[in-house]
Amino acid sequence: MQIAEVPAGISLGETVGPQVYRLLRRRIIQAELLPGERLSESEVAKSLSVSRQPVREAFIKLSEEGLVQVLPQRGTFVTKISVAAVMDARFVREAIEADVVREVAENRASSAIDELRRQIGEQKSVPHSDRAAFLRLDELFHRTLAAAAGKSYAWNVIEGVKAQMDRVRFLSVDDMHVTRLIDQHERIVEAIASGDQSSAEQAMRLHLREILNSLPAIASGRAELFDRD
Amino acid sequence: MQIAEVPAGISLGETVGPQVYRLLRRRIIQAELLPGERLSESEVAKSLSVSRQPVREAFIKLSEEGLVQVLPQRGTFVTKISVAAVMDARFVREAIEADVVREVAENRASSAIDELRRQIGEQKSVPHSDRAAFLRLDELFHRTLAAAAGKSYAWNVIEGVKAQMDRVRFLSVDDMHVTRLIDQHERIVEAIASGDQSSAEQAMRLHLREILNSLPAIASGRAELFDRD
DNA sequence: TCTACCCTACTACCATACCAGTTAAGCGCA
DNA sequence: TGCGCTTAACTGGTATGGTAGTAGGGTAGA
Repeated sequence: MQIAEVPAGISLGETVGPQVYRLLRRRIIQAELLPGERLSESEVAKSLSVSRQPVREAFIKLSEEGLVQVLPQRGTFVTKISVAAVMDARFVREAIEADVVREVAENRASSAIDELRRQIGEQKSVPHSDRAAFLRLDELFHRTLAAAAGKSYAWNVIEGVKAQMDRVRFLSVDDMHVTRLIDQHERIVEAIASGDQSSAEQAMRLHLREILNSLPAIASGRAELFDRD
Repeated sequence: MQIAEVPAGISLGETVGPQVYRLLRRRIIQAELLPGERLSESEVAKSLSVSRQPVREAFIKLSEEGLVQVLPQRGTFVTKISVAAVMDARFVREAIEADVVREVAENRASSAIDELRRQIGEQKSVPHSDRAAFLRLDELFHRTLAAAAGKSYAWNVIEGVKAQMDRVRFLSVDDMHVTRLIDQHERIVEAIASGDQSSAEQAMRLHLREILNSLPAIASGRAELFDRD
């Protein structure tokens, strides 16, 4: 009998804190835990059959990412999505990925370019209705770019920043959008393949500004999820 | 009688974990805690008259910044300075600050420019032998730039990244260097004042590459502090 | 002398207990 | 009925207990 699992998927063999963190992070980004909702150390602990301690560590990490707000002696709450926070995160991400893609365009490693093209093919083959699958592939694409630039660490930094953007993206990605995003991926890779650093940079900046097009509509259409700011 | 303080400076009124974190962070950056040195939850807790719990939280945060390495059931150790980690952090910082300074040069807010010039004056007036004072002013200068761009969040991200660089800077800043750095600050501000985004960006990139000049000498001269990589 | 094993001391991780502070509901009084 | 106080339940922060696992020193045997 297998007892290395408890209900919601906390496994032994890895420390508990990071597992709780990832679980809650995903649930917040996918809007299963709604903005404004109250989280309790003890309730989360009980529901996952772990103690409060690792849950607390997860809360701290989530609060550093701005996904929850911890009010001592009062409670912990899922933050509302803040347009300002999304814009701030986007700015940082654009700055980093602009330099990353310049680096890749300078190196022009053919193996990396092949891999990126292969991934674009995969992106096209995924049914556009499967949002989660596309978002995974999109994330992989960007991480692969960073790795190709020899800047995996830069991707780690982006991961700590992008959660705010991901919340919006989860709400906004639709069919038409996916086609457009894949097209932008292609332009980026072609600029890289031709060694044109400036074009690659501009293509990336344009790509990462795509969220700005959908943000206003989402923020007003789903106002209950957003902080008024 | 004042009892809001215990020996090394943990005060009530603020939660303990972050205080322990900042204390240890500073001591690692200033090489009071040496690379390779062993830290123990219980010993640190005892020496600060706090419990192990908040110390553990500090260790987790420090490990996320790469300042310590936590080996479960074995121990926690101050990381050696890694040239690769310094380069990675520098890359990310340059990318972010390049875009920040472009933004400032675009806005050209006169109040911000005045403040930056005032700070440069202050930097010149500090005795060059006082490394810590200059490093504080340097940090303030860069933080002010981010604020002037309306991107205070971007500075938060940089703070989480720059610890690795700060360890090297603490070892490398000397008199000649300080004059040079202040001169670079002036060039940045003048480019901003004239609204020349490209010049401002290039001046900033040059400024942030300064560490590359001192890094090789430090890494070989103080090899015992560095990871062999 | 060297090797293999055991045993002790120590580690971080997890769980639990206690605390001060906040909140809100309910009761008593006007 | 409506207001104000009391109080009990709950919060996160801190302290402490207990556990599995590691490392290193010392001892017994070859």
